[in-house]
Amino acid sequence: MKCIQYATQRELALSNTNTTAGHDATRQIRRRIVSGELAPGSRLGQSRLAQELGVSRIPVRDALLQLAGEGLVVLRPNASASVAPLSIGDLEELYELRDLLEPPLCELAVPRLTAADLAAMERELRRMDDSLDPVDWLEANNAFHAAIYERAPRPRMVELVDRIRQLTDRYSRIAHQFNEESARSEHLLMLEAARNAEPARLSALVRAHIASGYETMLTFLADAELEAPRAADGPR
Amino acid sequence: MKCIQYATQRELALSNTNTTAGHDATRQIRRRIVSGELAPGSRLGQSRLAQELGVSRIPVRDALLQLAGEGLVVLRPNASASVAPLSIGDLEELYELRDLLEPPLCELAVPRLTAADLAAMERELRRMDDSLDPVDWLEANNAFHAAIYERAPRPRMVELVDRIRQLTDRYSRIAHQFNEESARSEHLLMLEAARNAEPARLSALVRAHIASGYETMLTFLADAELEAPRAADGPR
DNA sequence: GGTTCATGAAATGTATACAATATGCCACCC
DNA sequence: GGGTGGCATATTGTATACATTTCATGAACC
Repeated sequence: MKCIQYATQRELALSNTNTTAGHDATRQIRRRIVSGELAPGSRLGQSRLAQELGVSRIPVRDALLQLAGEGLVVLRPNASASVAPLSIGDLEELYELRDLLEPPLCELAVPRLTAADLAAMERELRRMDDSLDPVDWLEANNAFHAAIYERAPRPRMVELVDRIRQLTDRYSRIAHQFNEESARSEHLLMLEAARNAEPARLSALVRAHIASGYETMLTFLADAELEAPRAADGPR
Repeated sequence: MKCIQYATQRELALSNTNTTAGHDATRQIRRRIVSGELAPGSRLGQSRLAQELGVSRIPVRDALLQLAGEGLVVLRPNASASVAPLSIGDLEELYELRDLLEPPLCELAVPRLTAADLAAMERELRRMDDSLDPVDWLEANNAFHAAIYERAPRPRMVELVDRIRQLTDRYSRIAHQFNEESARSEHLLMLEAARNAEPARLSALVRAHIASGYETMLTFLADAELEAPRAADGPR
């Protein structure tokens, strides 16, 4: 009897095999939200999305349910879904969560890092340098951190951190130009700590990385518009 | 212009108003899973569930997607969903998460606790004493802890902890008789710390509470069957 | 002017129907 | 005996259709 391994949500999301229209819709809508193409508070009518994606409303419903679970979409019964709003308070909470979760993952992951992982980190650093738009940069940035964390034997925590980082990405994109430069040098230090197999040092660097990211973000977002750019007078 | 507040998933789950068949199905299936009526690994055929719940497959699909997001159900494209399996490693990870998240919530919540909150804690303590079956006890236990945490101005963390505790409940139910007695005295100490508004002390008590719960659970589950009780020869 | 209420239009929730995929079984072969 | 291939069945994924609810508009009223 061959025993098929359970596929986690994360594994499914990464592999494009066996993809259904629902998963495809999820990915597309998620990207539009993280990229800001769909502004916070925008209405997400099922029919409109279905037409835009060339599918029926059912896969769109699946996608909206999934994204609601990820915290990117807000659902209300019998009413249109909308893109989850942004707020300074939410940003603070998200960074607090990252500060709690990412350092322990570092400590667990560093002793298990392989040469291939270090190479992946270097590759993502280059991708960040070569990135042309904020979304590319954020994707490489997440891949850099994921290359570390995924070695930690804590699948749930890794997936959770991944989701949380995805939520902070919506804020990061707005303050992108401020973050990128300071992040670069910090990333280099992190790579060095990973190479030297220093869990405590990497953990401390990550904490500082998170704190500095939060600070720059906060100073920049303090007077920025977090609500919808008044496309259709905002949703609700 | 009246501005409707965003309803979080948690608020929706608690209020029974405006409920749809999908939400109802979600609650029922969730309860069956947490109670163990649906054993880990059991197949969750959409048609069968739909028939049992007296609805069509669409609300069942919604429910399964929701529960997959909560980590109670495992989905694979084009294949039947199944109840998420249990494992010692997963239990360890869940308790590690609780140990990271619950103490900070205590520190934030204690200074904000009201008399009504303390009364709610006492009420849930009585409910635990009066409970007739493990699931009732677990529900009151969660309500006791939620009465504390919900005062923390961290809605995301509160919801996250709630979800994680729900996942550990599946394990707790198995080792229930071992936990209940030791938990009782710890709960009384926690109530006292809350009454005296001692954040640090409550935080420490919660950490100890989590650790002791984990220990008893582990010694009991070490030789217990975590897989499906061979109802229909396992899942897949 | 602002509020309330009714009404039509739009959007969601759900049921049903069909196509695509996986599952289980059995013959078959090594 | 164990593994392989193919076929019938069961199950999921998606489209469409309809019932129900919400939303937007405007009239009536204070």
